[in-house]
Amino acid sequence: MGINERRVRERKIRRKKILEAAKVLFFEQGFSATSMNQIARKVELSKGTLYLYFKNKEELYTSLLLEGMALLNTEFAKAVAGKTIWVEKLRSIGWAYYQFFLDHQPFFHINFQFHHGEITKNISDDLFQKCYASGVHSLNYISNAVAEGMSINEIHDDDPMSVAIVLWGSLTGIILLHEGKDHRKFIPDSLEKLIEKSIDILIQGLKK
Amino acid sequence: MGINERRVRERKIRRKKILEAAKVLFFEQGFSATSMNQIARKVELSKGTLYLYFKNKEELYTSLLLEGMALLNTEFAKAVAGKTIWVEKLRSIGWAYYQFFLDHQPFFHINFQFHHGEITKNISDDLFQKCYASGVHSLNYISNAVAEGMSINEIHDDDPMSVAIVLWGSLTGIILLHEGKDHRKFIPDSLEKLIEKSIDILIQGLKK
Amino acid sequence: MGINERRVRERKIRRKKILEAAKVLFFEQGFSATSMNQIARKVELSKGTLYLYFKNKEELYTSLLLEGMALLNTEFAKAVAGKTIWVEKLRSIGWAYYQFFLDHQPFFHINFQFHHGEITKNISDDLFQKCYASGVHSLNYISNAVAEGMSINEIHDDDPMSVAIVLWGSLTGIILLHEGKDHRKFIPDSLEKLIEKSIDILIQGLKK
Amino acid sequence: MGINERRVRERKIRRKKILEAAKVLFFEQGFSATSMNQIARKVELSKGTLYLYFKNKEELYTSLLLEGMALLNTEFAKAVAGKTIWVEKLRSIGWAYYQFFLDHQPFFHINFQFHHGEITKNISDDLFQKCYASGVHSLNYISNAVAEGMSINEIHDDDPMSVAIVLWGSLTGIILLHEGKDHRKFIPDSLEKLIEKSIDILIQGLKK
DNA sequence: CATGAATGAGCGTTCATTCAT
DNA sequence: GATGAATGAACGCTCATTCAT
Repeated sequence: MGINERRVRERKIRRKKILEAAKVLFFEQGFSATSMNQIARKVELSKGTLYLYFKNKEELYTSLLLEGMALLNTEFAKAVAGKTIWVEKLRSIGWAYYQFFLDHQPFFHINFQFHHGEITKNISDDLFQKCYASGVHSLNYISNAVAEGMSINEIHDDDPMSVAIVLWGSLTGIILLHEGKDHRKFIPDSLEKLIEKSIDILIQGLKK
Repeated sequence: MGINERRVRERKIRRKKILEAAKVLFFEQGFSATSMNQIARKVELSKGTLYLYFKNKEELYTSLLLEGMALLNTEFAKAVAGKTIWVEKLRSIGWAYYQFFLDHQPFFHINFQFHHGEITKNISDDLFQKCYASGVHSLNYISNAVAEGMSINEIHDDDPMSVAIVLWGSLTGIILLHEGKDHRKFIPDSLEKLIEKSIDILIQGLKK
Repeated sequence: MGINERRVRERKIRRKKILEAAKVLFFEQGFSATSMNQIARKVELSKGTLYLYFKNKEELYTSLLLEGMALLNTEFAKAVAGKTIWVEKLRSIGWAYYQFFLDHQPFFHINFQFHHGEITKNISDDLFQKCYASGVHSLNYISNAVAEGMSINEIHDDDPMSVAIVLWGSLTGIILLHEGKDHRKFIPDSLEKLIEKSIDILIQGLKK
Repeated sequence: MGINERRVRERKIRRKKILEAAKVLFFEQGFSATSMNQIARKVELSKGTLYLYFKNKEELYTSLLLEGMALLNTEFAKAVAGKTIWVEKLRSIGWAYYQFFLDHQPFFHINFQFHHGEITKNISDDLFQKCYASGVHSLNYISNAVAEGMSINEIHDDDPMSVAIVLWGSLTGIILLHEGKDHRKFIPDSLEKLIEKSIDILIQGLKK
């Protein structure tokens, strides 16, 4: 029995290490520019071994994405824990998202690239469904807070999920814009200040 | 002679057709996943011919981008023309941006991809400078309107360009999020309604 | 009538100019690395025009070679003119060869490359025959001088042409060796001194 | 385990086979005119496999060269072994060079082409240094013999290396000339006789 | 389970040559 | 006669993937 457990454990560890290495490379170089060879070399495994753990390059990439989303959801859970007022919840989620970007830039970018990138083909339905569910989960944290604001009549009645999309999209867009190759030069504010501004503007804009 | 003029005209037409084909493919598949071969096949020209019109893949891509930015700036110019109140200007710019997305989805995406991609190498300095200038130009339309609002004390005093980034980023993020491969399914609102909401929220949020 | 003559004259001039441009490029970059496009640009003619004057790249290259050989033969003729003693003739030819190398390095190299290079295919029999005849012509200058030495019993009786090959080959080999990418560093003598030495050695060696 | 040893052995064999095929093609067609595809087809391997054994085309070519030089140096070492008189040494080296040409024509030509080609770029410093050192090594065999002749006053005092260049260049030039595409036809002597002649002439010419 | 040699399709790019004008 | 746009085969090289060991 113990022998089997050990095997399972070791598999998990190895899988983790592969993802760890891949994360850095994918982030630094993008999906296409990163080769399975590079990843293999970085984890000090053979190329063939990678295929024992992931069906193909796309699934490896997408698995990474899934991990990132899980992590983000954990952070969102922490962010709303103990908060009772919708404004506080939204503010807290906003900063948690920003902090997640700071702490896990690779995940943040991979996450984004996935939705607009070249990856969708070649991954299994199962994996895709998991990603989808995880995305809904994230948005729920936001829409729940918004729904609270509506229920106590502090926000104009509307579909909470749509408003959640607006909020999430706004923050994401601002971060990505700030990250853009050439824009930073003429933006006087730091990203932190930009985030502060946008959270203020959005919450202010939501209120009746 | 007319002969030379015809040649110039034909060159322009062909160049246009190449860009047209490339636009679709780059949009559908992204930069890396699109090959010069595919583009050539789509315009029914030989691979070699592409290189008579564009120095390399990157310049072809960037030329596309530049066209898109010029187009957008034209729309922004039209949008603010005749408007005297900052709120109207911002609203109008917002809808122009949305309309631009509807009319030129490929451009919209290519534009965005550029700023976060690996394209910058291999293109001439001249081309890069033009792109940069064009980007600044776009943002100026927004920041000018914001500056007006500040000058008449209707917006909290701040750096107008930073606020412009927040606005631009928000709309972009929302559109991209909506476009995301898997999200549309559970968003009840159409993109149009989302845009309306976000413009309302953002303008409301800006006001003192 | 005059109109036709002018045409012929102009053709010759243009042909000359093409060869002139090609000579420099072929020498600097080698046969394969030089493109017809480069040559066309250098003479400020269109690519197509080149093919009106030369059947293909190889024939252009070989025509160049033929010119070089003609030039060399002229120099050899001058070198032996007025000399009556075989030693003087050989010495003079040797220095003329060296001088030809100094003055027409491109020709010298093209000449050599031809015989051991990648060119032979694709050229017309006629052109090939001309090159062959020109080569024999050059060697005759040397073998004639050698034959003289034999006839007055100052050189061991032998086949003069074979001896000519030895002399010609020796000088060519020394020059090429000296020109080699990495040898010059540790050769204390200048090429001129090397040539002097080898002429001395060879003539000394020939004498009974 | 034997498994690893077998792998190493097999790698060596395959490497050898690639070099073998490349040698013939490079000799027949020259560097530029030979494609990796051709080599691959000749060894019945895929193009990609070639790159598992050699970093690029230039390194493959240069590796070939290096092997040839090592081989030649072995022959030179054998040639001078047991010889005590400088004349004998030179004669022996000369014939060893000729024999090397007979046995390894491809090597002989590749060796020579290297020094006047466009290969130097794209190869590692290490490989280049090895080639350089090997070339010097070869010349030393000759210059040492010459130096002996000078030390016992049988050769005019001079720089031995310069004289070595003259000797080496002469023989090389003669062989190459004889090999030239069109010359052999009218040279009555076999290459062997030419070599004999030239060795005689050169040694005779060296003596005081 | 892990390896790494091998594959072969594909990449971006170049270029000698042709041919309609 | 001169042009230059167009071709298409070929180039060196990469890389995701497979499979015998």
